[in-house]
Amino acid sequence: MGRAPCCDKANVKRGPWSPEEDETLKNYLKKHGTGGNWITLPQKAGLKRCGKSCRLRWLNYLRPHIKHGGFTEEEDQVICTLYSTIGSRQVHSFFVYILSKWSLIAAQLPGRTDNDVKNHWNTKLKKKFLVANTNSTVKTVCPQFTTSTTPQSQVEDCVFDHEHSAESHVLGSEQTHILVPSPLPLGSHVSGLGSSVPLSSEVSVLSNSTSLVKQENETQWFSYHDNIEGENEALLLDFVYEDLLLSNGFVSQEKSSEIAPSFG
DNA sequence: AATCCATACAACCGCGTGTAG
DNA sequence: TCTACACGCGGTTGTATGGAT
Repeated sequence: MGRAPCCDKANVKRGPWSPEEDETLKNYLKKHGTGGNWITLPQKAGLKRCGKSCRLRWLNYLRPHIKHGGFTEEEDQVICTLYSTIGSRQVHSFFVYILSKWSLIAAQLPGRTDNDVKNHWNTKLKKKFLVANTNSTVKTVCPQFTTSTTPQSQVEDCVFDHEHSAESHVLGSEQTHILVPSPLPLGSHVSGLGSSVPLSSEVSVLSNSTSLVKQENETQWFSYHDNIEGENEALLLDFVYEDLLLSNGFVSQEKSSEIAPSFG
């Protein structure tokens, strides 16, 4: 016996949403909210749609402040770097939440949704990223191949196998943190970089609006960023690949102090 | 002009997980 | 403690669009 369907597929509309449906959903949510139940919402709102479909439409398209259109270079860079950093792992924030990798990455990009980021990655960035990484990684992990004569898929498989085995090793040994170089003075602030973050120990700058911070005498990393409301949020990270950050063009604190002399 | 192909974006599906009863 | 249900996620598919042939 298979899983029970979430709605009566025969009686729900599928495919692209019409402007009228969008308006109906928006108006209903403005007046009543979700009522804590997306499954019954379409019936109440007078929509012939699956509840899941309504939820997705709202989250990915109709919500206020959602950005549509092309991603900027900086956004691309943040996505690539965070993807390198967190890979396929889940990231745990303060005490309660468990975020997926796409949610976390989207959280660093105001106005972008996880679905948006995921689609952008799958259609554009993945290839760019693979080519860039393959060219540098293949020489060390797949010396039997040359990028000019070996089919791309074979090279990618080899690199993937290498990365996968490295990940298993890290998880198996329960090593969850990779440390960064010497700390900044206690009480330092990052300023002139989009946000101001009190530092108690070490920092690696991720973007204009995000910083990674490891607290003094702690073993855990936090990601600080400005959320959509402009408030500063912190997420507790599993680990940080500092070398990957550096190899993707982000700077260590020694360098960042050159471009941001207000450190400390 | 017609057809094919690649790309981008929107939407769907199935499954894992949390939670209320 | 158990179970059913709803939510949220990752993977995948569908469709529109534009460029190449």
